[in-house]
This record gives sequence, C-alpha cells and structure tokens, in this order.
Amino acid sequence: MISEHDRIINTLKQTDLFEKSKDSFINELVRQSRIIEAPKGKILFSQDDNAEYFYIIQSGWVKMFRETLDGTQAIIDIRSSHDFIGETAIFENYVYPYSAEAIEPANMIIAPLSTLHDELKNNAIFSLHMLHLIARQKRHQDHEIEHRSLQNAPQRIGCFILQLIPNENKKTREGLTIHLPYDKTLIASRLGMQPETFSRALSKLKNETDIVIKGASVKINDMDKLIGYTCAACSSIFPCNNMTSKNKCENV
Amino acid sequence: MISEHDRIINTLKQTDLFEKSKDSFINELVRQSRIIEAPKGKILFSQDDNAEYFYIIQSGWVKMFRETLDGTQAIIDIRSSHDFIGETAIFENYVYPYSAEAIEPANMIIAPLSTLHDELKNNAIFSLHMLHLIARQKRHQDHEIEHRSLQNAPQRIGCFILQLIPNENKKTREGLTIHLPYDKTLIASRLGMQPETFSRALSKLKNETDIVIKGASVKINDMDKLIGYTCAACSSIFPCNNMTSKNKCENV
DNA sequence: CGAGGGTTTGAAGTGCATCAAATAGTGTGG
DNA sequence: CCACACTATTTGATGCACTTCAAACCCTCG
Repeated sequence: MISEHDRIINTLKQTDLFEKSKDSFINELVRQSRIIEAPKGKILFSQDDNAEYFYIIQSGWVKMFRETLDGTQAIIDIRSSHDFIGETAIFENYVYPYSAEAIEPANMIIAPLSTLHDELKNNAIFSLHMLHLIARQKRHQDHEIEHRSLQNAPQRIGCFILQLIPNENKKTREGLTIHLPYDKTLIASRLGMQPETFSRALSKLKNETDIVIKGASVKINDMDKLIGYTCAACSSIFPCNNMTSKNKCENV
Repeated sequence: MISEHDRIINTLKQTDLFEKSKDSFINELVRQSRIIEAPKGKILFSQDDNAEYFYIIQSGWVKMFRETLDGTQAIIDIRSSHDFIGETAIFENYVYPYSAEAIEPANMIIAPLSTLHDELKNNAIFSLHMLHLIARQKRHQDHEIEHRSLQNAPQRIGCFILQLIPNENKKTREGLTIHLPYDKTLIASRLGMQPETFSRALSKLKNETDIVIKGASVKINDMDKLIGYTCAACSSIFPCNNMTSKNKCENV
C-alpha cells in the first residue's frame, strides 16, 4: 500500500517539468499539494477565474478550451498523464487564460502556483527547463496551425492516429492496433471539424490506407501507406516528434 | 551622428526581452552583435539550418514560415520592430524550426545564441522574463488557432485590422485611418486564406462595417461597428490585448 | 427492455479554393 | 513625362470540402 505522499512524489518525478528538480523542492511542493479525482465532465477551472493552483495529470484526459458568448467552444489542447495545466496563469496576473474540463475520469495533483513561481524566480536552471518545455509546446502549436491550413480532414485524422503510436513501433513501422483515447466527437473538435465530418473523413481514410476501424480501435496494417497519405501535406517528416504525452522532449 | 554601437544599445533596451537586463549583459551582447540590412525577399535562415544566431528586428517586417516538399508555405507568424526571431533554436538542438524571410526591407541586430543561452542559464530573473514572453506568445497562438476555427474570412481580416490600431485609439474608440503594413497577398496567407478570398472578404467587411478602403489605407469610421461585426465569433473581448509589436506585455 | 448519448448516414447549403482573365499599380528605361 | 513590363489586386465562373439539419442506428447501462 503506497501512501498518497509517495504517490505524489512518484508522479512528480515522472513529470518532465520536475524530472531534474532537487528533492528539497519536490518535498516542499508535495507538502502543499493534494490529489484530486475528477469524474468525466468535471470543470477544473474556468477562463478568467482567479488562479491559485496548477494541475499535474496522473491519469485520464483533460481538455483546455475557450468559449464565445454564444457557447461555441474552441479546443486549445487535450492533455494526459504527466502533463501540467494552468501553470501559465503565473504570467497572466494569476488568471486562467482558458477553461479546463476532465473528459475522461482523471487523477490529478493540485499544487499552488506561488510555490512554482518562487522556484522559477530562484532557480535559473529550473526556469530554463520550463522555458524549454513551453518553447516546445509553442513549436507544437506552430505545427497545429500548419496542419489546420494545409491538411484536409482525413489527413488530420491520420496525423492524430500516427501520434498515438508508441515510439518503439514508430521505429519498426510494423502494423499494430491502437485505441482512440476519448470520444470521437471530442477528437473531431480537437481537430477542428464537426462530428459528421470526422465520421466521413475517417471512412475515407480507411479506404485510402487499409486501416480497420472497429469502434474505438484502429488497426494499422501498413504504416507506410498511412504515413504516405497523411504526411503528404505537411512540412515535417515522420516520425515528426510531434509532442504527445508519450514522446515529447526526447532531445532535452 | 549615432554610432552603430549606440544604435544597437538603443534597440536592445527597447526590446521587451532585454528591457530589464543589466548594462553589463547588454554590453557583452553588443560586443558580439552586428547590424544587418535585409532587402525585401532576403532569406535570413531556412528551416533545419544549423543555428548560431538570433535576430532582433529594428525595423521592417519578417515572416516566419515552413514549407512542404511541394513548396506550399504555411506562415507561422509575421514579426516587426522590437520582436526577436530564431531564439527558440536554443531548445531545438541549435537548429531553426522554421524559415525566416524579410518581406519589407528590414534592419536587424544579429547576435549569438550562445550568449543568450548563457545568460538564461545564469540569471533566473532573465529566464523567467523570457518564459513570460514565450508564454504570452503561446497564448497568442491559442487565440490564433481559435480565430481560424471560429471566425470567417471577413472577421479574420477585421481582427487583423483592429490589432493595427494604436493603444490610445483603442481606448477612445474614435475613427481613424490605418495602413496595411505589407502586401495584401501576404496578409491573406498570414490569415490562412487565398488572395482572391482576401479581396472578396475585405469588400464584404467594407459593406458590413462602414470602413473605406483605398489601396493600403483603411479608414475606420465607426470602430464599435467594426468590433461588433468582427469580435462576434471570438472568446475574447476587445481590446483583447492580442500581442502585436506595439501593445504586447502591458502587464509585465 | 428501454432511455439516452454517441455515431453514422443522407440531403442540401455555404464558404472558400481554384482557374481564368481583366484591371490597377509600380518601377524602369527612354 | 510617357510607354512598357511586371506584379499586385480584383472580378467572374465553377467546383469541392466541409457544415448544417434531419433522421436513423447503435451501443451501453440502469
């Protein structure tokens, strides 16, 4: 039986942000943190709320989004284990610049922004490390913008699927079966399209690339064929190290 | 007659990135920097080039872009005076993650990345300051992604025009005339649309909001009308502090 | 088994892209 | 200052991708 204290420490040490932090800081952070469990649909915070805490995801999926007066949502990103959320409020006068909602049941560590902020002020290496991570998120967004302007709907879905492939399999390029991590409707809006478009685009992708869809499972028979179709309209070359929870920051 | 040395110092001190830096570091940076003049069309560096320097723009406009094998370009951003470019190569193994080209004649300071990197390692305040700036660029991109999914072509143009308004006028909301800073074709691709679409969308915007177009000049008669039309499909409220060269980082 | 959300399918509409061509604007050399 | 060449911009006609609205289907779970 592992104590909550130890669980928090384990998670923090697996988080890119804290992987190089000294135990003294980790312990300090743990003292001020607690674990929360969010059911599907739970709103963690809303855009323009005052911000005291940031979140480190242990498991589950969380969407970051903004919405207009008429309720239309724009999804900024969807994050999963070992990602952090809400930390940029430090630079926004401690106001969250977006809303966050658990879209699959999520376990998270919730920790005070002030502790993070203090460490950033005092520890240049840590600041630089976080700068590194944010700079990569930014590059990731550059690609996202590019994808939305150059790729069509089936290609965007293909790209999404390719990013779900574990790194080992990316190297061997052997066929495998992967599972869509959350609702297709959500994937659709993550990719900036309507659910109906997603459905039709997915079956077009199926016809073009010999993948087999069964519910949320996607069987890739010929990865090169999928890559050839998907990455034709992209400036990067597969495997494009497009940051996901599993394979980000390989070159740190 | 101002020496080049003094011109560089003046520019650096006006750059957000260095506004709080000590003279000792500024002087060190100046010793290793030089001014370059880039005519329209000059390529500063290309995606995947090895990176030794970053650029600080004194005047002119520079586009950051990536391109696919077939030559299609995706514009990441277009920057102007007091912005910096290429600095994130520090976090990409000293390889530029995008290409850069002067699209209007530009004066720039070119300085070694290593000097910047050293200062980041040694100076937590400076690292945190840069983190601050990059975090805001990231938020800016969040908005960009939102705009591309929620706004139609005329609204995107309206938003672009609104961002060109000086801060004082944003407050008074009085009418004024502004000038488009570079070719309409480039604005079009900056906004992710075709030149033809831009032309048609601009005349639709004209009909909807009582602006008057004459070549590159845009006369805004009723700013509230322009805002009402443009910002209807956006999650932010005007003035949305959407980072441009002139008004970014007001709350630092 | 039945309710409700997620997903798919169909039909019609819209916005933007594309292709083609005319027009306006700019810089050049005479 | 004008004519030419060249580019930027606009306009027209058409096509396609995605959206929208409507309805059916399917899956899960009480």
